[in-house]
Amino acid sequence: MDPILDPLNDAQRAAVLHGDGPLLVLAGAGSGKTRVIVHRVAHLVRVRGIAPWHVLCVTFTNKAAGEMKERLVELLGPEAEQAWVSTFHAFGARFLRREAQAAGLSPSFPIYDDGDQLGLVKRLLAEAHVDALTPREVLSRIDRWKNAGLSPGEVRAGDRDPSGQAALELWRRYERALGRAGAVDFGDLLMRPLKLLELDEAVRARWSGRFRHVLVDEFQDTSPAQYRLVRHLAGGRGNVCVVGDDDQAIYRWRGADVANILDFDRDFPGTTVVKLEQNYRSSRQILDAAHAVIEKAARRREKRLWTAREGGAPLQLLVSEDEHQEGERIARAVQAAHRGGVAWEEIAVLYRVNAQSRALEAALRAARVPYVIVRGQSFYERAEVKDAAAYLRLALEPRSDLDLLRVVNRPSRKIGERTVALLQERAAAAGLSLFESLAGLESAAELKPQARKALAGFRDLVAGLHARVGALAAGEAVRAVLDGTGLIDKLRLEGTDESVERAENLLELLAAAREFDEAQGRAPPAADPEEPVPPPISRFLEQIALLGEADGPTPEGRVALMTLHAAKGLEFDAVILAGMEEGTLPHQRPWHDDAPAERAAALDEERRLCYVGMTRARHQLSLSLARRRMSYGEGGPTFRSTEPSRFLGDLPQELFGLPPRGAPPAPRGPVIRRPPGALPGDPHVELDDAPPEEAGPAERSIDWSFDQTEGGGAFARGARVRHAQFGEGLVRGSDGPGGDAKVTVAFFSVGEKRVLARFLRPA
DNA sequence: CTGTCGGCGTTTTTT
DNA sequence: ACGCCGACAG
Repeated sequence: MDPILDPLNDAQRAAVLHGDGPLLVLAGAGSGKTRVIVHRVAHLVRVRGIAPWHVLCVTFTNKAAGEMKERLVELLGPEAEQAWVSTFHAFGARFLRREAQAAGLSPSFPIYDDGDQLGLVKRLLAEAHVDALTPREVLSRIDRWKNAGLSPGEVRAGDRDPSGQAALELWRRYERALGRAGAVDFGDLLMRPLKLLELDEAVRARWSGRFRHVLVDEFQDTSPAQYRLVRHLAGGRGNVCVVGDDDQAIYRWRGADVANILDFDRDFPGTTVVKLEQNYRSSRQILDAAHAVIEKAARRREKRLWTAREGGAPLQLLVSEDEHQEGERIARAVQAAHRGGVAWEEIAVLYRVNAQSRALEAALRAARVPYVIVRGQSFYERAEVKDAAAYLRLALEPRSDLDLLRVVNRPSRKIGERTVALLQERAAAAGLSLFESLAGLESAAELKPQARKALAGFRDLVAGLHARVGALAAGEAVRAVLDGTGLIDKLRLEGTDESVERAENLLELLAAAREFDEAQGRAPPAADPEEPVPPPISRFLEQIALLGEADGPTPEGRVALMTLHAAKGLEFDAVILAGMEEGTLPHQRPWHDDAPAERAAALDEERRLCYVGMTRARHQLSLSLARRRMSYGEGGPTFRSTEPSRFLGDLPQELFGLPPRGAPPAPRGPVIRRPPGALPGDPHVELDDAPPEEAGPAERSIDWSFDQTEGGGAFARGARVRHAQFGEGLVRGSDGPGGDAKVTVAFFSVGEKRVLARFLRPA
């Protein structure tokens, strides 16, 4: 019995056994791609005698990295801990800490996350008196440039339109500000290692031979900068194994380039390609549906997933009037699944934009369905937590102006706007960091003694922390900050519900830091003695900064709500896709106003997003849409009627468990008009509303089977109807010609019932 | 200098 | 509807 090779199918085994040289594994959803990477590493180590620390695996999320390492340890034992397994960004951070000197950084440099970057850009925009650009616009340009692997000098002429030029100017300022603070942003975690490898002979010599094998997961989502990094790290050996699925490329907007996977064999001649097409996750129905959507993508590598399983539950379509009703229906569908034996945590509700979560949340709460919103940073984005983190970063790196500005007056110590402005002025004039300028200001004649004293107090605080914090365990460092700054005491004094919660959050941060210390204590010593070990608190902060979407474990006993992007890589027994409407999925913004080629590419990405969502489901997939959707809240500025998503139109109706085409048509009479929201050729649509007195709250919907023939506007006598509870029946009569009319239906199971259905009035 | 109120913009996705 | 920012009063 061979634990490495036996559990694999032929294609997986081929990928694992592949010798040296480039390998591209095209791995469809649920085809076991993580398994291939893990087993390949195990094989390299166990059979081919490669030392684990000569193997580098990169993934996109910390969760994926963690899972990979865990499975590797299961297969290989503790020595697997010595393999390099991390996200691109975490790898970049580790690289830079090790090459801190060459990079001109302190080994405990702070990492500025998205919010920090935005704050910095905002400040720079104000200082430069630029108001033509929003901070977001500037940041997304900078981000795009960095993802493309460019330096300010390399920005192409095409980007030098007036606002591009302004953004470029700001980028230069931004880089100077980062440099002064000794800080690094997200993009730098990739860019700076890349530049070092490209430009610094000594660094290249140290790294290009380091990894015998490089394996990349989710390769379809790599940016050009990441791709270049991989090529450098692989050195000349070309032992690169990339695993990905062009159908699941959903990060184009972040600079990911599907071309990386589509053209991989061009950059690495002699690439072996292995396709993994057997799916172990989803039912046949779900795969067929997903395939129907993805096969219409304009640009993709042809492949088709198959499964050895037969059948499965039909797809479910939920049609609602608006987002509130959609929430209610989804809540009901979730409860039904749960009653049917699916654990709460095996159910997920997925949506395109975060804003959709509100209505869903409200409905789930009302229905007493336990849920969690899986969104990354929420905890570490809390203001009080960020304050504490800013103190910690400042303690490690007092030059970090951004952090200093954040906390000078937090908790309030009477250092106000004017004092801070003066400090900034002085610092700018002297070319020093704010912290360095603090001392000079303490004797400034412009300030009242009170303000001087406050500044001196603050400086002592930071200097004291600075002296201690590097030598402390993470937990002790957090404790020192909480005690020294009075952050927690101030909150406790307030005594409001909110301040109590905030204080608790700070204690939770402390607990997290202690847990981090414990985990570090358990980890085996670094394989590599030359690796400098930065202070624990610095690594804890790094972990916080890089912790991302969906990284936390999904808590037991709760339904997971998340964006489609966050759902990548996860799987659930039952999945509900909310907002299957034009404008929402596909989302309108990306493809509405651009050049045709751009639109097609953006629309393809929306299609892939839909595909990713559908393929998360193992057994039950429900698709939900609302016929109108309010944006900007109740009575808010806009209110949109929606069309069903074009992706629904790509689905064969049989997948909804309906009689296939050619089933006996409605006996006679005028034909029932298609309900709004129904698609041409799609007979199976749930509609509201039966009044509660006629059917209990759980049965407030009927499923119509209606004839495909167009025309007519009245409810048809004799038309076939299906009700969620009562099953099939025939329409006996109706009160009106379409619109909101009550219909009497003779059900085959329970006899006549009156139910209300709402149809579109004939045009 | 601090706290509150009212007006405004927001909504694509995130390491 | 909500969060953020600027204006104003204490």
